[in-house]
Amino acid sequence: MMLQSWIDQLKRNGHKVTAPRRKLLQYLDGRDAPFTAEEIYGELSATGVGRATVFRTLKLLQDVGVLVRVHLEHGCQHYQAAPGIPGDTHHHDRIICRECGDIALLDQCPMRSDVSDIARRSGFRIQGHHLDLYGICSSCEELPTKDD
Amino acid sequence: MMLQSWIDQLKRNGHKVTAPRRKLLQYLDGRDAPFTAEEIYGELSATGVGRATVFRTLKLLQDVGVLVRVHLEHGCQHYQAAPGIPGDTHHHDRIICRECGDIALLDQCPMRSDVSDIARRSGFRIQGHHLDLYGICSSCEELPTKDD
DNA sequence: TTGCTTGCAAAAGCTTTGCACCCAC
DNA sequence: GTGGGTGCAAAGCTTTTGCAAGCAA
Repeated sequence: MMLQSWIDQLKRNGHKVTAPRRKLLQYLDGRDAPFTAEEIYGELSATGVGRATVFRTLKLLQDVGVLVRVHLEHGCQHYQAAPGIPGDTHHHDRIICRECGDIALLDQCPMRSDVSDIARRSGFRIQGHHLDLYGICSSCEELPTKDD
Repeated sequence: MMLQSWIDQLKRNGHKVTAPRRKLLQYLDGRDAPFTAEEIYGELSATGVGRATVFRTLKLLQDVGVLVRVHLEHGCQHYQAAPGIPGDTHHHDRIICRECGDIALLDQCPMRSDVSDIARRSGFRIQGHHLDLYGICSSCEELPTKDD
């Protein structure tokens, strides 16, 4: 679904659409939760894609805005498809499920309108923000609670 | 200032207060911005502290709650003293300077009061959040702008 | 064709582990 | 005195780089 627009995005930036890139994008297309380089390599190596290519492609896809690196509570080498909102590539407030790692995007920024004022008291000029909400998604809420 | 309470925290958890640990805590005490293991090793190695000890101690201090790992835009192996606010160890909204990396804590949570409502539309039950504002601090603002 | 891409393997970082010695309690 | 803690060096992992061969445009 997003596949074609991602491919266009690559072309638009002057990059070739090669087999490994296509495979990586296909993987991305079928996946919503964040993944690590290791995970995707585990998946793609079977089809002959090299480790280095995975890293290079992940970096490339970040550069053209297809991927974003996400910073989870438990580590930060995770990647995820960037939300397809034109002109808004860098503002995606998220909700992350602590059980299953599922991520949803907020349809509305939950920041107060006077954020800049609050910030200015600290002497900062605000340029942007990065917000993750943490909680439990509906699917996990329904499951019998397993404590760990 | 925090030094003594951190030392107590170590003892309370059954750990010894050794010279390297004391040095690391002293470093922490005089520092507010996040630092990496490398930075602190660079600082402490001159006094004879080994690399492994730095990593082991950082992990230990996280375990007892003195340190938290922070997740910055550009990487996540950063550590910082946990805010000494009892019962609020995990809620520190921050402002981070994109120039110098300096970090300030917000004195007020800039989230709207209806966050939970917004989130609930995604089917999530919200437990907490992690917010970083990004911008330019006053010191850097004053410097002649250097583009890179 | 042409130069961007790739896979391999080696290198480079960063973090952990093994081990004998040491010191806070 | 004793067991946890330490420094050193080597090992382990993850990520990057070099290079000749391959392939999309």
